[in-house]
Amino acid sequence: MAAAVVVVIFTVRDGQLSVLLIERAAAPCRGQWALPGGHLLKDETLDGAAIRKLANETGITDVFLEQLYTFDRLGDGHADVVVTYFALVDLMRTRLRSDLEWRPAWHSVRTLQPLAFNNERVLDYASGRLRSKLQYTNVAYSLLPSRFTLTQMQRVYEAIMGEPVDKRNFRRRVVGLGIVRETGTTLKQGASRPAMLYEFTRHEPMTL
Amino acid sequence: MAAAVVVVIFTVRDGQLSVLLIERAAAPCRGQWALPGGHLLKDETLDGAAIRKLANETGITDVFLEQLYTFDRLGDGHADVVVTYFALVDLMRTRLRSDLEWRPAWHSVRTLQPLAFNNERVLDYASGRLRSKLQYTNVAYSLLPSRFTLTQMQRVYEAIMGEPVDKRNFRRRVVGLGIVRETGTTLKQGASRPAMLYEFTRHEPMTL
DNA sequence: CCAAAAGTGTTCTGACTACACCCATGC
DNA sequence: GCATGGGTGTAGTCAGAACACTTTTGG
Repeated sequence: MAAAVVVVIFTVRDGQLSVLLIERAAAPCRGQWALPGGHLLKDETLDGAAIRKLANETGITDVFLEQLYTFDRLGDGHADVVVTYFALVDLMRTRLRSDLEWRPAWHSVRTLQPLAFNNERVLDYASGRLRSKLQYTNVAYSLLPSRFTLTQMQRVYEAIMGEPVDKRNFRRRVVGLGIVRETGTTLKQGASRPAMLYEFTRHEPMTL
Repeated sequence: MAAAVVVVIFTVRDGQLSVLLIERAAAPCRGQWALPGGHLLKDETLDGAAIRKLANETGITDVFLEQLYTFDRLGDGHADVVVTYFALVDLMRTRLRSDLEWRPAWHSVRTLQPLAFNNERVLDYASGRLRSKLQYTNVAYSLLPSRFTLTQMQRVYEAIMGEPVDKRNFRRRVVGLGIVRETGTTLKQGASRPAMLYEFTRHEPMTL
């Protein structure tokens, strides 16, 4: 009986908001999918454990990662309280573990089977928080490569909000309010034509 | 070593945002002031423990009470993680415990001596969250009696925000956006003259 | 030639800001 | 009569929403 940490890791994968789940290879809930998590190591902080879990599963460290909520009664008899975190990663930077057992995989949050340990509660809470944070912060910086076109960025917003966005209004907002800036360079491989590339003016979490 | 719960209980007391503190009567940190808190009882939920603590200290139960953040390393050797909550109460409804030992008392958050267990960190975090929640929710319902004048309500907003507010703009906003409604009745004892009384349209936490 | 993505302006509306004076009552 | 608190209107600014077409390139 001790505190456990669970991390909700989001990415956007061809237009779908997706979450990293792990197939349980042991009881309880063997064979079901669950959020990555576990107990704190000796002398480890909560943030430290979350960072470690994220790095283990995706190989990434320098991304948006924030405490979400602390649950009890999540159905795992081993933990009395579960401190949850959520993280946002750019799919292109991740290298998932490829173990056959405890296999991690991305799942669209739209089409989701029931999860182990009431993890749906955690996931719903995280999705809501992500949507509301997207409205007034620059958190999306962590879901995109360092340079990107505004259309890419708009796709990310649409995937999270679940509805289409007006292109011109979107551009005005993010450029006009200084969330992103042009990054001079204008070539991109495989695109339908040359395009302006942008970068976030800040690469840290920021409340606008 | 187990989870503990701490509750930041705010009120507004003659124009000052104030917090309920308890004078510690035993080591560690004997004689210093600390936020009310303690360990979970057997089979108690986190929310349950927070409700119990709030009721113990103030006698109130049906108010705004929400989980805030989970800290570690707060300096109390007894708890590995501390799950904090914050609550908003109407001073008029509270009846503080009057024990001589472990005495509870209201302290303005402006003029505050150092607290036990790094409780300043918790209090700063709670103050910030309160300010930001006040912008886009009706949380103030819990700081006022069920019927009140708009001037009373404005005083509460000013105490929390720490700056004066334009009276006419304030009225337009809260009435126009349907946060409060007139409650017909127009008499009030001890007031300088008859006045319109208002009530919140909803008495539950609500995101606008 | 067709599909896919980049780029671009105007108009309307609703919300927020700033700002100053009168009235009734209790003391 | 004065201090306290209740009550009221206007004009300016800014952000957000709605709205459609052209260009280029790759396949």
